[in-house]
Amino acid sequence: MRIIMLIDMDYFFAACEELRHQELKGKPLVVGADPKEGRGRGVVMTCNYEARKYGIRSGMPISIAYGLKKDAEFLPADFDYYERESREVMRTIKGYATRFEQVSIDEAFIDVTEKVLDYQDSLQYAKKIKDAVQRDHGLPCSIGISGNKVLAKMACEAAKPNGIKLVKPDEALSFLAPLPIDRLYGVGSKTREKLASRGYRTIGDLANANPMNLIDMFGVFGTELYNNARGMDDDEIVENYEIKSIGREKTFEHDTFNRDVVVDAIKSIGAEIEEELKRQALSFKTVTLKIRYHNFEEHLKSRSIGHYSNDVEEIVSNAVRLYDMHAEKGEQIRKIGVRVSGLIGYKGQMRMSDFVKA
DNA sequence: TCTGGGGTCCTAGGACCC
DNA sequence: TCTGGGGTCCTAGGACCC
Repeated sequence: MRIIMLIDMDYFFAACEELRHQELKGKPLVVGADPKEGRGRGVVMTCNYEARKYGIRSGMPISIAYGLKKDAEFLPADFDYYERESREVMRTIKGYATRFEQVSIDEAFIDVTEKVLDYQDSLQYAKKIKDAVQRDHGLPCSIGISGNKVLAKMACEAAKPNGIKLVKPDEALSFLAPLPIDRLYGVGSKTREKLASRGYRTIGDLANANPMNLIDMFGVFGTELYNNARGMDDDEIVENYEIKSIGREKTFEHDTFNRDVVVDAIKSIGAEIEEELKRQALSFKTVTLKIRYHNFEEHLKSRSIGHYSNDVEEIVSNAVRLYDMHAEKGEQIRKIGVRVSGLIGYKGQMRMSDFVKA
């Protein structure tokens, strides 16, 4: 039996901003796109709980957030700063774990099976971690505890904000059953609609389903849905995670069909990707161009170059070529993105996966 | 209401090789 | 003359998560 925790930082970007702007504490604070008096493009990335009182939520168009609370504090995202804070917090968390897997800038799974006596004891242990994060970094977090990753994640959702929630494996079914189906990890709006059309509305409905029906609807994903709905998951904690792709994208201030504007964007994106590749000592084999048109239709075009490279010229020339070959010239473009994949270490710095392949 | 940017994983058809 | 099966790589797109 395992004891797994998910530690999730509360409203992380906004909490980081409160940390360095103490005067903003207690006021509604929104991190995201520039609202430009309600004409801004883009969305809310994170907001604090004062902002949530006005109905502001992450992912919401920034123009709507502005409409809800014009005199909230709107700040642009400073990822370099959040990354630095994240690294320090994660180092603290890792110190409490036998196994540690960071899943995003503000979340990590840890295995503490060998650090605690039992589930009851894990509650005290979680409190220790939570207090250390608050004391040493000045940042709040929530912790979910259970026997696997999916349940720890679901428990953590119930713990927010600033709490700890334990769901013992034998409590899983009754804990999950009443929750709306899209609260289940892996169920987004499309899957929710598809399930609703067949009468499934709660996680309990899924847990009581005939798994064959779910497999008919979703293939192997149906099995996963069924297992997750019953709180069953044997996914391992992966310690040495390796990045699979690096991409950057840019939404234009105004939609455009001007090739020069697009090419300029590809060049600056290419330079950023090259910098990241060199920072991580990686080379790529495949370039993918993403175009989002004015109507939100999105197309991906990709090209493998037949060798490994970390050169900005190869990123840009291939992306521009994909643009020239495939872009629908009469259509206005809203967003352009470039991603490189098929990554491998270079300069003799082999990665773990290289050894496995060898 | 009007919709960002960073990623991951899965599927599916076709090419190509043995 | 009419025809296999497995494996891998490439490309395009969809869904999801934070």
